[in-house]
Amino acid sequence: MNKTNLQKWSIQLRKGFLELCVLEHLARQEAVYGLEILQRFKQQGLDVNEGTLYPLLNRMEQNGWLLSEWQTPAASGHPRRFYSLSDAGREGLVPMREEYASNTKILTSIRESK
Amino acid sequence: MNKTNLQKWSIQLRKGFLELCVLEHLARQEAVYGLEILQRFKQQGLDVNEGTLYPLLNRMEQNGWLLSEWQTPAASGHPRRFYSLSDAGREGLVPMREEYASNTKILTSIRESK
DNA sequence: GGAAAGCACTTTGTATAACAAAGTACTTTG
DNA sequence: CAAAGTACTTTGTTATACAAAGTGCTTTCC
Repeated sequence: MNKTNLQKWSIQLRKGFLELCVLEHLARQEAVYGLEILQRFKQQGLDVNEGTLYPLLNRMEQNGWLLSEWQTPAASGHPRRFYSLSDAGREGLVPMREEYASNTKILTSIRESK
Repeated sequence: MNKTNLQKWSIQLRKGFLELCVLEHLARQEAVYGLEILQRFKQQGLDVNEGTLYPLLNRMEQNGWLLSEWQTPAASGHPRRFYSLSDAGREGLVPMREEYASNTKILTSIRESK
């Protein structure tokens, strides 16, 4: 199925954005696992592919923004990998938030400038 | 010179974003040429690389969002390629604006949700 | 108790864009 | 006439989002 230019653009626009979403989410949450994030985001209107999120979480752990731990819930079932924010992640979030806000502001100023 | 994770992330975040900036700019402007855009954006705090902008403008013309025309100013000098918005570009701008706004809204709702 | 469905994560291949740096080609300045 | 400036192009590198298929385990249901 071929994609329109608009759809392709949307994909590009999400680069980097998803990382920020994960950091913001984890800044509010104790520890969550991948599928849970997937479902939460979907509820909020952000439909992310599995093959996007899991590698994303791995990368974010590799560069030190996240910590992870395998856990198998006593009650039942499957082992899950729980992610939480590292100190570096919490610190990184600040300038990332600012960068996003700055971009938004620039966009507005471009839109409004003669 | 090696880049920090944050710098790498910033580069990713600009994917797609720059296209939107160009469309917004051209929606306000008769016809502008590449270097002019580069300078305007820089004034607004958006420092874009030449090797990013020129190929971007070409791509945008190829997929029908922009029109271009070579012109050599009578007064003097170098031929310049002037870009303007096509009808498709003007139409495309609307959903793109919405998508960006929607992303921003989702981000806020992630930040605020328990 | 065995097949099917579901859970949770991983892996592979494809497409695309931003950047840095070097290159082209012309024009103005000193 | 050389040097600096204007304007655009090209090449190679690095990254990420996605789709689709794959792995391996657990619960459900006849």
